[in-house]
Amino acid sequence: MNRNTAQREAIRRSLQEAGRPLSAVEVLELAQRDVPGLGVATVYRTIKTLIEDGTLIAVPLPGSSDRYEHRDAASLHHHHFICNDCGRAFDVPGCSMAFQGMAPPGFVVSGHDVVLYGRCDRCNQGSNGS
Amino acid sequence: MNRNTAQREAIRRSLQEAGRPLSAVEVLELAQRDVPGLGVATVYRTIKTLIEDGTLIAVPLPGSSDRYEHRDAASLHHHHFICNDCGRAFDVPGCSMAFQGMAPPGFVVSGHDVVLYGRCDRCNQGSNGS
DNA sequence: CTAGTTGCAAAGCATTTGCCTGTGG
DNA sequence: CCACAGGCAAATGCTTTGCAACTAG
Repeated sequence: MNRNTAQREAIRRSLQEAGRPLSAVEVLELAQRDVPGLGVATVYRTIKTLIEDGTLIAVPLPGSSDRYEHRDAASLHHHHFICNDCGRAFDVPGCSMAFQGMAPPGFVVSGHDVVLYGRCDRCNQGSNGS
Repeated sequence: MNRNTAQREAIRRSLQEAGRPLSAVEVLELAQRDVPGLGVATVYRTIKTLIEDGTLIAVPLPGSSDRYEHRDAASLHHHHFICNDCGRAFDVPGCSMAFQGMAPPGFVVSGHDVVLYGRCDRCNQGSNGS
């Protein structure tokens, strides 16, 4: 189990070099630069393996498919930013919010997720209004 | 367009009386108490119609399917709570957080979502630990 | 009457799995 | 060598759509 194949190499590299959470399709497209014949199934299977490894974690987002990022990049408490223009996800480090008091009586809060929406740096560069 | 049928009546009532965002399946099950033969397709179609009406809004949540709630219930800025036990979603009114500064330079934040996780009042009643 | 509605079944879409060929070690 | 890995295609699960029968107004 866990051989070193060109496919896995390419998938690991893509996620590593991206520096942000990637969707399965994003991983596929990036990794296909190294291994053109790469299939989706392999991407999904490899991602699943890497999650079981503890190498990756899944990042579920509202209204779009899961993203994946390296566990160590995710080790500090952080949240995510989604660009309304290009749809890419980014990490947002830190979060010093007190959510415990927000829930109604009788409800116990044990965790939270924050998702910011807006425009990423790249999409802001191109056009400044519209 | 927009007739008054028993099915729509039942679907509207279910969402209204629930007082919390419902998934399509939850709507189906509740509405089937009034209209046993009700099919899923009708639920999805009616929900879509009600969203276009402006009666309902869709509530996308990370890692689970969309919930739906009345627009007026959603008119005030609010967020959602998901019970880890029963999976039901609830509204959490209010939110006075400053997220604008959290994003990296070059990123413009125009909105945000907060999802709280934990245990709802009903699930807390039954068992207090475990 | 007749256009909007419905239930059923088939179609989509993203993700998963089966199966058989290919290959790392 | 040979069990793991990969590609293809079929299967899944949830949502949408096509279609013929049904019904509100």
